[in-house]
Amino acid sequence: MPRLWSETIDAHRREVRDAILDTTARLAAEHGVLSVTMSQIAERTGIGRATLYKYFPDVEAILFAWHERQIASHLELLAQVRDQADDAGTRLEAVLKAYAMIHHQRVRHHQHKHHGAELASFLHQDKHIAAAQQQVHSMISELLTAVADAGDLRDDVPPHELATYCLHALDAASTLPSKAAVGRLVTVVLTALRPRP
Amino acid sequence: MPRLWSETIDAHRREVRDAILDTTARLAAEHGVLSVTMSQIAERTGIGRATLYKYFPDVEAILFAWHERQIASHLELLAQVRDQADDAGTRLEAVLKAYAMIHHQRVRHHQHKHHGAELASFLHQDKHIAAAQQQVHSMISELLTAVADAGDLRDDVPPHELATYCLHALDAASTLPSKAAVGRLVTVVLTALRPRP
DNA sequence: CGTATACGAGACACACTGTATCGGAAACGT
DNA sequence: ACGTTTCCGATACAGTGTGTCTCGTATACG
Repeated sequence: MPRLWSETIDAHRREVRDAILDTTARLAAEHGVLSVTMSQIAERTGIGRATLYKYFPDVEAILFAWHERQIASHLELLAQVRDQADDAGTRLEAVLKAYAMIHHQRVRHHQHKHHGAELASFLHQDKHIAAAQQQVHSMISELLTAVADAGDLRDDVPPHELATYCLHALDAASTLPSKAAVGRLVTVVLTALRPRP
Repeated sequence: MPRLWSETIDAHRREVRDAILDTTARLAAEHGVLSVTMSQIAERTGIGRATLYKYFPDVEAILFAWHERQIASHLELLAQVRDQADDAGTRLEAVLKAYAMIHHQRVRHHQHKHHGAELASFLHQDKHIAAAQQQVHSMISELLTAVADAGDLRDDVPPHELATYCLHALDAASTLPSKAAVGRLVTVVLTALRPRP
């Protein structure tokens, strides 16, 4: 008797898939990414090992899917935050702060789980990972361009480079101990974006 | 007949150890970290598998040792750069630029090798990795404090937080395509460090 | 020159992998 | 409602990596 059974078969597959991703993330956080095995994942998820292979071909694919799901949820949150403000400058600040808080919370919430960015290097194809993360980069890049159109952005560096700068700099939030420190980080990052006097 | 044999036995062990680290880094870059095995490492290094186990207990330990060696060489280079200048501000700028170039070169030189920071999350004990990376953090932190003493640093954020900011922001160099872009990145990062007007 | 150390090779039990097959149970479509 | 399709858990299997051990040999050490 399968643990979770939904009305529709498609919904069931989605639930099982999500459960696999959750289990894998938990195992990776507990014992390290390198020691996670398909057997463990199947057992802890409560499904047969052969069934697991019908969802994913190997551990790497699962980690990749987990990373994609993380990025997607981040994107959704960031879009919400962005659409709550009208002014370009306000939008940028709100989104950057939200991005920083996401990374801050992840590390405080789970024990010392890896960021997506860090996980990226594990997988063989950085390119594919980059594709997911690049959606976030695009969003920030567009926000920066909007600010530039308002004349409130430095013009000696192209917006897409500034976006790369922002994303990496804000990853520092994962190391910081307090929300106050994260707030200061966002302030520092924003400082560098203003037009040269 | 062992491939490399040195006069002293201790030098020999160091050479073998380094060869193991080189091989492992190469394999990880070629086929992804997750697929690296002790058997492969032994074969490609040209030593017996049992011998490999006398140097390292598992793949994770080798990756950790490789990471430590990387950080140590970075620290050495950064210290050289630092000691070539006298003025605190000049020192900071030179070291930050060198740090950025290290990360830039690594990604351009090898195909898409992982940064240390990214590799860190793979291993179970982030704490130990953090210890190695923290030496770099300390160096930057000291440089920032020296600049602060000269009155050329913003005083609304403590130097150790600014150091965290710098290190993460400069990691963006690994994504940038050209040396010119890296130069602009360093400029941007430095912008945020100046005293509030 | 005797001793201690490091080595390669091989053997071993164990775990994980990837694939295949099977009968049963649930959803699907008419 | 009922036949069909789809998914599932269990089991089996060969192939590979793991971690440990022993043994005979070669080298450095004192």
